[in-house]
Amino acid sequence: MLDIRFIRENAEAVKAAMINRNADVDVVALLALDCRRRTLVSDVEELKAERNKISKSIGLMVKEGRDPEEIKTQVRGMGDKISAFDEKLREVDATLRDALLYIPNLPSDTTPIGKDENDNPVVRSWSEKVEFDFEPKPHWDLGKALNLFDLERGAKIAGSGFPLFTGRGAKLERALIQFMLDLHTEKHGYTEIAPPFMCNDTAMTGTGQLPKFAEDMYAVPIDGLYPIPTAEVPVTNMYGNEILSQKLPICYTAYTPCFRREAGSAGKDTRGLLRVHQFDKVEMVKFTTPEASAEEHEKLTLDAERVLQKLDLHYRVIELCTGDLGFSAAKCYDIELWAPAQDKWLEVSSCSNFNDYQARRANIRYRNEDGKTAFVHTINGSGVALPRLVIAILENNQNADGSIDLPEALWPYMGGLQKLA
RNA sequence: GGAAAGGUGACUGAGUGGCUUAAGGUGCUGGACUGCUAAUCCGGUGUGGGACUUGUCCCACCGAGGGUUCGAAUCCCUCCCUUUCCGCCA
Repeated sequence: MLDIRFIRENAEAVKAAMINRNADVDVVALLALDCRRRTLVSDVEELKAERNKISKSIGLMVKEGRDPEEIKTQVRGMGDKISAFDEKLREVDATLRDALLYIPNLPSDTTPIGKDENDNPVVRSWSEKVEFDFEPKPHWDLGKALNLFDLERGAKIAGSGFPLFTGRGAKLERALIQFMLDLHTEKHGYTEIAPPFMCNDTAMTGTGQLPKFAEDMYAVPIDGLYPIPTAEVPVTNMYGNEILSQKLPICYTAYTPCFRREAGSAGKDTRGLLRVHQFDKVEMVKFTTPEASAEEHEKLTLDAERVLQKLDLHYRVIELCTGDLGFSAAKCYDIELWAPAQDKWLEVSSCSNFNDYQARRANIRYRNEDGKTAFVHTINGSGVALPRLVIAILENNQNADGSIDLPEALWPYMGGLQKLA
């Protein structure tokens, strides 16, 4: 959420930012609403101040044994008048807040300006494409032949996009999760969190999934809960409505399954594990001061990259331009793995700095050096998401005979197994 | 699912209709004292919003939302959460 005062004082800059984002935001209407709100506030507060004064004098009269009946009849109507004003104010407040909740974050100054994903610059890349002297097979063929997963049976019990892993495939999932959590906790200084896999409305609003993206999520309306689309939601909202007294940055990592309806992408990338409704992911979340957030964002991105380096996978980092930036993010790096049989890059991580946008929505604050409360900055990134990581491991490490060499870093986590054959 | 007791500033804990402007204590912090530490003494210590003459004034907030009243932390209603007991259960 943006600060209404900031919008009031920087209306032109906000308008320009929204154009860069391809976002349709009526700043003028918003400011008119803000103006109306402030008028109502001063009107109703004036009435309340008067009432408080009179009530106090009635108290004194009672104490002195005088009869306050005459004054009481004078004030009797005021309560209703105040309630009417309060009611109107509540409406305007709610409308304003709702409008603010639909406004995306301002891109950071360093975010490249661009129209869509074609304008996303490549920041760096690591390693090289693997050369094959045979035609590399797609992961769905490899996995089926090696009995790593059974997508037909997954579809039978839940629907397409709900993968079912079997045997060594299931173990590979578990091994990757544990490998990543160990790396982040032991080498990168993150504390592990095992959060709830369902969140309520407030949490979903705090990180920006609601109200705008309700149709992207599964829902359990009878209980007012949503299966989480990312661990970002529970882990960030842990500190909702709190003033943090611990030393910043706070760095958390969490494994969770993620549930996404993928509404609007029907028919795209549907084969195999390319785009699924349920997947496993290890996430990293940081709460930092505004001063440290840019640097912590860079470090978090490197922490995600380290996972891929240890697994010896060819990847590149791109920076999202203003036109492609996610709703809540101010700056974002995507990390993409090369998948030879797909002949394309697959996004496995999105590392975003939200500045104070989520903190303002979720009301997460800290005390700065002056002892004043201020909103923290939140940063998060996948470290990393599994299905596409599995795709890359299978497709890049395949041999002509259909066997797959496991990356050395995984051997200890696979009970010493070095090869899927 | 049933029953009971609770929910008050960073923490503890008083407060059952009007000097509550939330007591007292702990913690934090500034000062005094001190060879150092400790102890002691004195002062300061919530959040959000609004107004303008930017220094003050005003409004709201005691789990959440309603209600009663001139006036609610306090009385009433609904909901949420915590703890304990019972039931069921991996």
